[in-house]
Amino acid sequence: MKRRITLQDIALDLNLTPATVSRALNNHPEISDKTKKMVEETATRLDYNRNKIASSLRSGKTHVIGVLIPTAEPAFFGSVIHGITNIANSSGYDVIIYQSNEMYEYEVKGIKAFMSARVDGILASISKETIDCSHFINAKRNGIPVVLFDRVNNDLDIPSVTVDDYQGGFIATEHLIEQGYKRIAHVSGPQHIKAFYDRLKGYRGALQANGIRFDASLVYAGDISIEAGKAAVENFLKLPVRPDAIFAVEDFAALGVIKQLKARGIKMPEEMGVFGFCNDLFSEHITPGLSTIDQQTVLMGQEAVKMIFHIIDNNNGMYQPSKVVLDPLPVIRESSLRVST
Amino acid sequence: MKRRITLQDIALDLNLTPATVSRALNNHPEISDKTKKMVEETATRLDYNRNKIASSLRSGKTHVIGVLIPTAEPAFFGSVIHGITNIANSSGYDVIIYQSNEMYEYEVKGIKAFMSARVDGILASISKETIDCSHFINAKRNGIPVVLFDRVNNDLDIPSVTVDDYQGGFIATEHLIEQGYKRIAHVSGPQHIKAFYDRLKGYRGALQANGIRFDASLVYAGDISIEAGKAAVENFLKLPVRPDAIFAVEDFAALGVIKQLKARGIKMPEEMGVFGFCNDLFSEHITPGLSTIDQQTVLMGQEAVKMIFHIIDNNNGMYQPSKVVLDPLPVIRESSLRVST
DNA sequence: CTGTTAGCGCGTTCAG
DNA sequence: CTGAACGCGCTAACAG
Repeated sequence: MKRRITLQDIALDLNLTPATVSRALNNHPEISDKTKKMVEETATRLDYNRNKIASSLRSGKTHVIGVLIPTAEPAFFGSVIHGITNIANSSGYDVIIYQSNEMYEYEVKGIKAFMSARVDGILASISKETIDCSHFINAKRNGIPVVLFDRVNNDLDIPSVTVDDYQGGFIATEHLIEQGYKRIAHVSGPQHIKAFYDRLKGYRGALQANGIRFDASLVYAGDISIEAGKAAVENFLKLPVRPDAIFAVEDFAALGVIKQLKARGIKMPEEMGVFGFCNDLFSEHITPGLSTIDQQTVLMGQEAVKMIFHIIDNNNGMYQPSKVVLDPLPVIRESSLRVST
Repeated sequence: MKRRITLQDIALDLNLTPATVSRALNNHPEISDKTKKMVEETATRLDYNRNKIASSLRSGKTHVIGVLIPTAEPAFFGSVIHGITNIANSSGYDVIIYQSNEMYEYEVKGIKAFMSARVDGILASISKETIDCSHFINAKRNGIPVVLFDRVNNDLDIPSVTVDDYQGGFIATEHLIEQGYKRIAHVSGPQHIKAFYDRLKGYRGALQANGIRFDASLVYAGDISIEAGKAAVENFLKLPVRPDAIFAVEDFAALGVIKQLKARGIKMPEEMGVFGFCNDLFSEHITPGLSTIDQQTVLMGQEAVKMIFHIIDNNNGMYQPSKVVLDPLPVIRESSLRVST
C-alpha cells in the first residue's frame, strides 16, 4: 500500500506551505487564481485525497449526519433514507445509519455512537419501546442538533418532520363513511407513539363529525404487523355485530387484515372495506389494491435533512424548534371502493 | 453548549496523565485494576464520550465501513443494509451509506467520499451503468479493502458475496419444465452485470439439460423494472407461437409480467406460468403469489461484513480474494404451480 | 496574497 | 505500573 499524499507533499512539490495549499483547495478568497490552479493541478496529478478525519478534528465539523431508524427492512425507511442521503451527499455530507431494531437500549447506543463520531446532526425516528427521551436531550445539550421524523415523541421540544396523522386518520375514516360503510373498526398501534395516537384521534374525529357514535369495542389495540391485523379480524368477527369496514393504523396491519378476510372468505370491498396507512411499496400490488394514506417518505427525508442543515448553519444559539407537517395523501384503490352504495 | 469532556479533564480530576487515562479506558493490560475502576467511574460521572475523530486520526483506523448501493428504495437493499449495520454496529463499527442512483458518476463520487472519510473497508454493489471498475481498484491500491455483493463485475479480482445466479436460473427454469410448461420465455437484464448474465445462462442450461431447444425469440432483453416486464409480455404475445411460461430476471420485472397478463385476461398459472428472482417483500403478498428465488438478503449483508472484517483484521498483505456464493432458495407460490400437468 | 505558529484530542513510543 | 513527549494531517490566528 502506497503512502497517502498529504498537503505537505503538494506544498513541497510547489515550494509552498501546507497552509497555503489548504486554503487553495478550500477556495479561500485570499488566494490568487494562479496558485489555486497550480495547486489543483498537482493535487490531481499526485492523486491527493483530503483526510477528512484530520480536517474534522481541526475544524470541529465532521460533515456527517447520523440517521437513526427502527429498522431498514421495510420499504418505508429505505425510502426515507433514499431521500436523506441523496440530498446530504450532494451537499458534501456523509450519512451514517444506525438501527434500533425497535429496542430502547440500541437506540441509546446509537445516539452514543453518533456523539462519539461527533456527527454534526442527528435525524431520528424513535423505537416502539422508547418512552424516556433523555438521550436526545443529552445530544442537544452537547451541541448536536436533533430532528425527529415520522415517529416523534408527544411532549418533546424537538423540531420534527411528520405527516399530519390526525388528518390522515380523519380522511381515511371519512372516505369509508362516504363509501357507505356504517360500522367502521380501527386497528390501532402503541399509543405512546404520537403518530398512532393521532391516527386514532383522527378516526374518532371523523366519526364524530359525521354523527356516528364511537364504539370502543370497534378499536383493537394492535400493532404494525401482519399478525396484529389477522388477530384484529378474528376479534372483530366474534363481535355480536361485526363491523363492515376496517381502518388499520399501518399497511402491514392492513395486509394482515386482508389476508385473514380472504381466509374467511369475506369479500372486499363488498362485505368489508379496508384502509391502511403508509402506502408501502407492496400496497399497490396486492389484491385487492390497498387504499391507504401516502406519507411522502422521500420528501419526508428530504425535509428532515434540510431542516437539520438549517439548524447546523444557524447555530448561533437562537433557533426555535419548528415542526414541519406534511399533507397526508389519500391513495384510493379497490379495497375500499364500493362501486355504489 | 457545554465544552466536551476530554481525557485531560479526567486526568486532572484524578491527578493522572491523559496517557494513563487513555490506557485505562482501552483496557490496557499494564494498568492496575484499581486505576481502571477509578477512571471508568469518573468517566461516567463526567459524562465522558471518546472523540472518535481524534482517535481515528491518531490510530489510522476509523472503524467505519462504507456501503455503496444503487438505491435504498426497494426492499432488497434495505434488507441487506439491515444485515450489514446490525453486525457492524455490534462490532463497534459505524456504517456510512452512499447511493449511486444507478449512475456511474455518483458511484465514483461515493468511493471518493469513502476514501476521504478514511473508511476501513468498502462494501459495494455496482450500478447498472458501471463497466469500468478502476475506482474500486484505486481504493484497494490505497489500502482500503473492497468486497462486492450481489451486483459484482465479471472479471474483477475482488472478493464478493453473491447468490449462485446460474443455479438460481437453472432451478427456476427446471421447476417450470417440471410443471409441464413447454415454451418457456425469459425476461433478461443488462448482460454486463454478472448476476443477470448468469441467470440467463442458468435458464439455457436447464433447457439443454431437459432436451429443449433454445429459441432466441423467447428471450426479451429487458431490465429490472415493472415496465420491462409489461413490455416483454406484449412482445411475447406477438410471437407466432406464444410461450406458456415466463421466467423474469427479477421480481419487479415479474410483477410487470403479472400485471400485463392480468390486463390481457391471461390466467396464471393455467395459461401462463410466471417465475421471478429476488423474493422481494411484495412477492408473497400479490395475487397470484409470485414463485421466485430467495437471495437471502440479510445473510448476504452479514456475510459481506464478516468478510470485510476478516480482510481488515488480516491486512498483513497476503489475503487471497475469496468468493462466497450463497444458495438460491426456491420459493414456490401460485404463479407457477399448476395443480396437475 | 502567503508564511509561521500552534493546537484540535488522542494513542504510542520511550523512560523510569 | 505510570509519566513525558511527540505527532497523526489539517486549519485558524496572526503576521508580514
